[in-house]
Amino acid sequence: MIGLKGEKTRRRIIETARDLFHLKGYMNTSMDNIVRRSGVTKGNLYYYFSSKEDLGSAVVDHVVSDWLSAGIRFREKGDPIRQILAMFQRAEKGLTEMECKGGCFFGNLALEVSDLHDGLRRKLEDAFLRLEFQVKSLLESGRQRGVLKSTVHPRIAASFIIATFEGGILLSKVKKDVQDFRSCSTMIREFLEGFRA
Amino acid sequence: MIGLKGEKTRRRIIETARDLFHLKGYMNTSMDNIVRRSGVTKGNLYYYFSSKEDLGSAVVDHVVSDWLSAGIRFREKGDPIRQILAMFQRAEKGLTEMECKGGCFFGNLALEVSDLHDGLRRKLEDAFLRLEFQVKSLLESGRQRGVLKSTVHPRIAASFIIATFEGGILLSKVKKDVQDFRSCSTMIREFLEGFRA
DNA sequence: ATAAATGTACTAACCGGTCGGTTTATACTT
DNA sequence: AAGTATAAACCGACCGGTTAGTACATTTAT
Repeated sequence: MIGLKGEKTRRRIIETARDLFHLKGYMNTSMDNIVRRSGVTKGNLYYYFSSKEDLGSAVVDHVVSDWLSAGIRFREKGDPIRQILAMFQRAEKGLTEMECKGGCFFGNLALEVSDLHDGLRRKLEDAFLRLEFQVKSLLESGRQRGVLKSTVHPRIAASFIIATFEGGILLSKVKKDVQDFRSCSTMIREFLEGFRA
Repeated sequence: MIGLKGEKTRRRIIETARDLFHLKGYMNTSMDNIVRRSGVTKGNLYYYFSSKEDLGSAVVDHVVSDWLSAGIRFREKGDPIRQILAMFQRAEKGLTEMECKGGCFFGNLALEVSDLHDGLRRKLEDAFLRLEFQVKSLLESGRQRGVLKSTVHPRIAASFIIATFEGGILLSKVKKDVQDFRSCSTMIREFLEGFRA
């Protein structure tokens, strides 16, 4: 039972920072914001994280691991097209519930910090690579099982699907209207159905 | 010849701010950054712009007008698919030249400030609406002239194309690799060619 | 002369981060 | 079990520097 209390504090800091980074952005969130909102004192925060960037890095790790464990879980045996569309539907639901505020944690951070902090950029790149790999695997599996035509190019299609996903969220966030994301969902469905064997 | 000198100063401020906002982000660019880089003094800057948000608003207007006058100009008579792909090729060239730094001015700002400053958000929404309208018109015209099948849905397809465009830039920016944007370009071509009559 | 344009010095609040010190929990000794 | 050593966890005042924005004098053009 070593460090049980400390682990709780650490989590509290990370989750508070995650929410603020997501909703207000990285640059627009100060360490004092995180201190006030979390109730953890500043000295304590810096006991766990050596800098804002270090905290940012831990937050990205946390969101990735949350996402891998509880979030998008593709089953290679299922219908790949249905599963990809389910990913879009989940996002559309979240977007609607949040009234198009916040958007995608990874997408937001990617555009904000990619040119500013290379360490964070690499973490985010890794997160996108994981997602792309999962979508690619899904398409490859579908092709091997004969569910999808052999003309589908898994790697390229996976990039394309995720780009459309992120771009759709971007448009919906700036317009405060899910319609654009829905259009992306519709077009991706049409696109993918064209590959069904 | 009223305000000739002043107009030059105003332009200098706007263009400096535009470059800094684009490359470093809105929040990460201070008024002092703009003052130092432009050579204009602070009092003079605030003579032309009442606040940072006011300046941001003027910068967005400036980039939109630049873009409308010299940038993407679609001709309704030409091949719609070729013209859309040309837009992607221009962006790919820019992305390559900039080594995937910066990305899309509008996309960056959209994600950064949409939930923070509603005035700016509306300006950015307007910019995207203009672009969507142009792409939609292009597709409509192609359909009416019989170049595109009647199954194409101009409004939905336009949203989709721009979302993929923005998402592709996002992925390339975070990965520092144009490959993802190229994949989007390839897939959009494949998608659009499917609509050729 | 007079109004537009520019320069300089300043503010109060906030920024990321540090500091010396206190409290609390565990480990070891007797 | 009681006392003690040690380290993990926590506190909040404080630091130099930066933030957006202001006050007001001065210069320049008409």
